[in-house]
Amino acid sequence: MSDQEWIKELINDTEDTVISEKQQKILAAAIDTFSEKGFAASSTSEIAKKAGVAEGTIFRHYKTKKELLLAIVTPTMAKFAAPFFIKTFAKEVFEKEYEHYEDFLRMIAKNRLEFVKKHFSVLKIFIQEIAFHDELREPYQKLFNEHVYGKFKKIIEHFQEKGEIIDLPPETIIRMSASSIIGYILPRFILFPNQEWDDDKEIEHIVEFVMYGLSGKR
Amino acid sequence: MSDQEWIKELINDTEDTVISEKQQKILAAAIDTFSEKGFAASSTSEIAKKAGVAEGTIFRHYKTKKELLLAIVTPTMAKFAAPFFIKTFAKEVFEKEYEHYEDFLRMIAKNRLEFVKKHFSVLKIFIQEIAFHDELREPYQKLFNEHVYGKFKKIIEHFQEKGEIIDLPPETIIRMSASSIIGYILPRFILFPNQEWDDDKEIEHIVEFVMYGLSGKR
Amino acid sequence: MSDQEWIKELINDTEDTVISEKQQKILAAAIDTFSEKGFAASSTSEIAKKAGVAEGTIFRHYKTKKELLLAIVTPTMAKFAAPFFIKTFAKEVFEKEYEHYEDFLRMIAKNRLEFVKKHFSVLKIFIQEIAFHDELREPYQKLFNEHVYGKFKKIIEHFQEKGEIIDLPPETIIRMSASSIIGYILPRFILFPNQEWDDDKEIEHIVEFVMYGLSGKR
Amino acid sequence: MSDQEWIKELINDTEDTVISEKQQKILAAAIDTFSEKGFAASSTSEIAKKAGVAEGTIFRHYKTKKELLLAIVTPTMAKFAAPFFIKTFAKEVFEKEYEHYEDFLRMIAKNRLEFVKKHFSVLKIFIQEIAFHDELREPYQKLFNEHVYGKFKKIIEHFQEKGEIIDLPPETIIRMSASSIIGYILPRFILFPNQEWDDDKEIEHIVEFVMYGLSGKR
DNA sequence: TATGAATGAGACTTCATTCAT
DNA sequence: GATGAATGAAGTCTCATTCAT
Repeated sequence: MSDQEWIKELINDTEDTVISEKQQKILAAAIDTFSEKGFAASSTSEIAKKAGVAEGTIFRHYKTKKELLLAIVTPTMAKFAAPFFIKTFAKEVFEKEYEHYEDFLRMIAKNRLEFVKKHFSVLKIFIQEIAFHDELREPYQKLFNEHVYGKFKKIIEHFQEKGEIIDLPPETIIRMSASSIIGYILPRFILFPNQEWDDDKEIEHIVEFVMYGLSGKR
Repeated sequence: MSDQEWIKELINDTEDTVISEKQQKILAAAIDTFSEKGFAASSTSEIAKKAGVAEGTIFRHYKTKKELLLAIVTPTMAKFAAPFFIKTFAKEVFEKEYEHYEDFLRMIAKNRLEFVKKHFSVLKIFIQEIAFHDELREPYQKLFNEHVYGKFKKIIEHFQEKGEIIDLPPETIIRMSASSIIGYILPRFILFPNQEWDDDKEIEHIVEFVMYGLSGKR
Repeated sequence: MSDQEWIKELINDTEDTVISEKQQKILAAAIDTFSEKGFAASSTSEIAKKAGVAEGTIFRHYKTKKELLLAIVTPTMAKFAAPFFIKTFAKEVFEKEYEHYEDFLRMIAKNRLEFVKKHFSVLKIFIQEIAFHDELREPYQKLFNEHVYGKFKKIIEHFQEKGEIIDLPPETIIRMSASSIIGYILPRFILFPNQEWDDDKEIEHIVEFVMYGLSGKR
Repeated sequence: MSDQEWIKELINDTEDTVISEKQQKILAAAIDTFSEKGFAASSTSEIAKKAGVAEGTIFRHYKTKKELLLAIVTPTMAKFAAPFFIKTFAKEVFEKEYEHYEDFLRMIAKNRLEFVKKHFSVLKIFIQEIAFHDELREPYQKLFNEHVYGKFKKIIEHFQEKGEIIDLPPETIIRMSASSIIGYILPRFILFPNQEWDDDKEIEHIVEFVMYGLSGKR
């Protein structure tokens, strides 16, 4: 399963809704502004100016400012969770492609890092605003609980049975795996984005760390 | 070195500046509102109402809304970083109290978790707003770079020499240690705060994970 | 050279900037209010009410209250100084139309008095506020120094050479001529505006006074 | 009649009202602020700070901000008009000291110029605010009409009878005399206060001008 | 469909004034 | 008498949203 396949899936999800050129400009301007100043501190008039459209045009496409936020965040988050929805996802993990948890972890890390690189602005908006809008929190909490967590859990149990990974509750394992990746993404993109980063090497460190820990004992 | 000692230090830092009762009400109301709605989406009139004071009273104490934000966030963050400034901090790690990195890690984890429990609202505000206000980001970036990172590095090198921990760049070790802790705090307080959490047990998992990794090979 | 010509010049200067009906109402209401209460004591809410528009409408057209002040005062003052900028101004004085300083003075007096009658409110605002706003003072000081004073000086020297007027420094002559006119305008429009005034007769007195003084000896 | 006598008169007018040191500081600070920013744009809190007193202290001495304005302006204006109230004023003009209108004019000019120099700030405040406060305009209009104008008129008629000055209505003569002096004061103190001014020479010019006009023919 | 002028509610902030200490 | 914290009305200005064109 390659990047390409996912992306196709994702694009198909939203491509049926045709988006006019003006709408695209509005979305781009809104992403820019929201991610720079935050949703509440961004004004629709500034977005309109940046998009090169009239103030009223925004409201022709999106009834309210919040609807504009959702229009930005929703499809991107759907894409973010998309891999876990692919029918073949778990099967492939079990059967062939990812013989070890390590491989699986490496794949997820690389893959989602790539995604973050591409969609960083929108993710930033999402993370900022999820705290304040139930419309954002609820569907993604549900989505995570019902789909992502479920599949993940199966995969982890699979590798636990194989004796590859320790016997902790799956949510703990998920948390530790995920937080190690996120713990790289945060400084990488937010705290010190201007520093030079060798992503491949760092991912190896992360995988190594997660798998073998900090213990000097190998 | 115990909690008590730190707390004393912290309190002394700010207790000389006497705070009137109304001021305290304003601060409490502001923390409440900011952490619930975010800084930009909170109105001073709402804060005033919640604090039971006239709106003008807020501005007698804090020239601007942003100054109110800083008045909330700055001392709390100073307290958060405070342990790392205590003169005895590194010495105690090296000499006696924390013979192993594990002990040190456990202490930090417990200790800062305690702090987060107590000051969660303010920390949430800080995390939310640091992305948008240079006045917040810069001093803490500097503080971290100049003080926290330096001491941490020495400690890590110390345990690396002892062969207790792996030979990765210190910032990578820090990142992994910290993100494992943060990776617990985030779901613990933000995503699923209503769930039951056995903090002591979870910290043991974290420490174990960080020290020995997920690898089944012990 | 007649009033008509000047006025055309002036109107052309600003007529290309089209002003909407609401804008005109706002300007009229602002002139009214500023001249009655002074700039600082006038509130935008009162102006809005008087203009019959929403308060926000004022700020759509003029970013700040001060910009509204400048929008009122600047073009009027430009018009006030306009006669001195007409290409033919000095030539006509020298060559034919105003053979004597007296004629020139009478023309200026009548002409500018007419202007004051028409634009008294705005001039009052200007005079009141010039003391407090550098943005007002500086351009007009410069304008006066560079253009009005220069032309005036040449004209005065011309009549001094002809032996028509006394040999004092041109700025003194200007001051005395001007203050005699202003010394009429002030009581005429500010101190006792309700009294009956025979402008033509008074201007004759002024001209006579400026030329021959109060001495009974002719 | 000398300066000294007038000044004594004036001082006696107000010296019975004892003024505390704090009050003096308040008055000085208020004069400073009002004359720099205008009455409406000055805040009592700024005045209090400049005076080194608490905000409330101002209101202990002056019930309202406007009362503070009046406390500043009223005695100064009384002093300004004072010469005209001295019992001997007109008599001395008629009988001996000022044999010619010219002498009288010179004396007034010098004398009031001196006064303006000393009390410029307050006069500026007065001139600015008289347009907006009936409490200021009315008493001084009355005072001028009843006392100053009356005496002035007598003096002028006296010199008209002697054939020293032209036969224009007294108010016209007053206006022309006064405006010639004011026409010096304005640029002297407001427009170009930083320039070098030879007051004595300029006053001679003014007197000469008022008496003999600008005509070169003597 | 797009525009942008207009709106009015509400934002932050200032200020003259009061009053308990 | 002096203070300065507190007030709340009012000030300037912003903003999401509407609607006639």
